[in-house]
Amino acid sequence: MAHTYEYPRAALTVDCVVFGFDGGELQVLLIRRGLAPFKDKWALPGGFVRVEETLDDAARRELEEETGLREVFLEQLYTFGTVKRDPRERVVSIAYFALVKPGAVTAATDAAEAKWFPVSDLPSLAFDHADILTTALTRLRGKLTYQPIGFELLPPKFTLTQLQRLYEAVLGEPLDKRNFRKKALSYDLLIPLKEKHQEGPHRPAQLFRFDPVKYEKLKKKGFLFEI
Amino acid sequence: MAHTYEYPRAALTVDCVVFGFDGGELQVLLIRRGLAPFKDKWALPGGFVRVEETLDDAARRELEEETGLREVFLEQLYTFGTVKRDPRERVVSIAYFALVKPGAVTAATDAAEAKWFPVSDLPSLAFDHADILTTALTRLRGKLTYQPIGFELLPPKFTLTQLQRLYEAVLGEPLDKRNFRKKALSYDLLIPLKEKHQEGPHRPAQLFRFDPVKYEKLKKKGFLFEI
DNA sequence: CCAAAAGTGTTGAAACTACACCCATGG
DNA sequence: CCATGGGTGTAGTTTCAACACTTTTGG
Repeated sequence: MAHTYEYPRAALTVDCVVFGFDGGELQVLLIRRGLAPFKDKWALPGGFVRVEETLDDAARRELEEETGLREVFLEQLYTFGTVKRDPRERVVSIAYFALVKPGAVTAATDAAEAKWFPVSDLPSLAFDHADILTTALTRLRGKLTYQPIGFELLPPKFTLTQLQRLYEAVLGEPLDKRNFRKKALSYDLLIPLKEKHQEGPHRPAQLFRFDPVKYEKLKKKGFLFEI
Repeated sequence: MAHTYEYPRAALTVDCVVFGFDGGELQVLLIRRGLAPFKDKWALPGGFVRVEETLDDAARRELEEETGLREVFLEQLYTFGTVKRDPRERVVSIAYFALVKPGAVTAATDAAEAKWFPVSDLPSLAFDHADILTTALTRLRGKLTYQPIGFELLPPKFTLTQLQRLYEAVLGEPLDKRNFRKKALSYDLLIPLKEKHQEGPHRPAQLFRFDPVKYEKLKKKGFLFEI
């Protein structure tokens, strides 16, 4: 440990799996690579970690540089470090997963080389990014059932049906409407608004917003949000 | 991304949080540092990742070099990358947590500078190793209640009381004997052996072993081991 | 026969699942 | 008035939590 300078070092990168929800299907944001290796292939947004920034900072910076996204939910996922995952040289990548609300991207991205893909129909990906994506999906499914992170994928005001569609899209199975609503409301973390959501020729739906303050209080008491 | 060689690089290390169980309290294995910085302070076993080995390999290698442990349960935990966590230079560390069965260490370790500490009475630690340890403990607690990893901390043959003591030590709360036994046996993953465990002037206890093959089958069907 | 840990069932409360109809609106 | 999605309650089943005594052994 005294001779750290004698050895060659791996390069360090961050990669972000950015999830979005369009109301129907779960989506992932990918970037088309402009440079070799894997030129013109789709890849996760990401890049090299600078020596004077934290890993979280690097992930946020790269996300903003490549997609324009700011202030998103971001969480470290896993670190990928097989020896040959980058054909050029040894590269270790700390993967993150991000959840963004609808609209955040169209507003921010230069439409240039970033594009949403439904998770059910992904193109082939550069490096080991398909593995990273699979890991992120598994984590998202697991997390969704015991932590209220689904709200990060919805607009600030949403209906219970939107919330249910999201859960169904992520978990990949239909849920019972009445049971879902009972459960979702039972924690008293959804605040009904005075407004209604109107679209189409049918009864308008009650809008809710999530109460993050109340959630933080509950969390400290060792609380689990399970659906 | 084309100019990776122009930038200074962080050093990469692995650190292992090694948990053990002595029948009473949950323990962590620490190493006394022989070199600066933090000379003579206690620290997690770990060291630099070589450029031609995977992260998992590095963790196993360091664990064996510093503690003599082999063939332990090992899982990646989290990657720590704040800028000043090592006073010498930028060091990013991939933390692992390991679970070892009783006896594995006394047999393997040169008794030299490795020592078990109960989690309730830890010395002050080098670097940000206290943070890493806290993260590992939280993960262990969470994992124990939905995955059967407790067996990695017990001898191959164990009694239900030993298993209960372990859960109580990790979770930090007493559990009801009858309910615990019912639940533990309900999954049909514990195989009763012909032998009994005798110690002290009282009724001998039934010994069990965990059935990992059956567990793998169940796991593929999306099964959760919850206690 | 005493001390010490092993082992065993039941009951009331709570949570979960399955399931079908009326409501409000726009066109 | 019709089509569309919004909204609601109950009954049977399962799971959970609480709780106390008998058994086997060694000394």
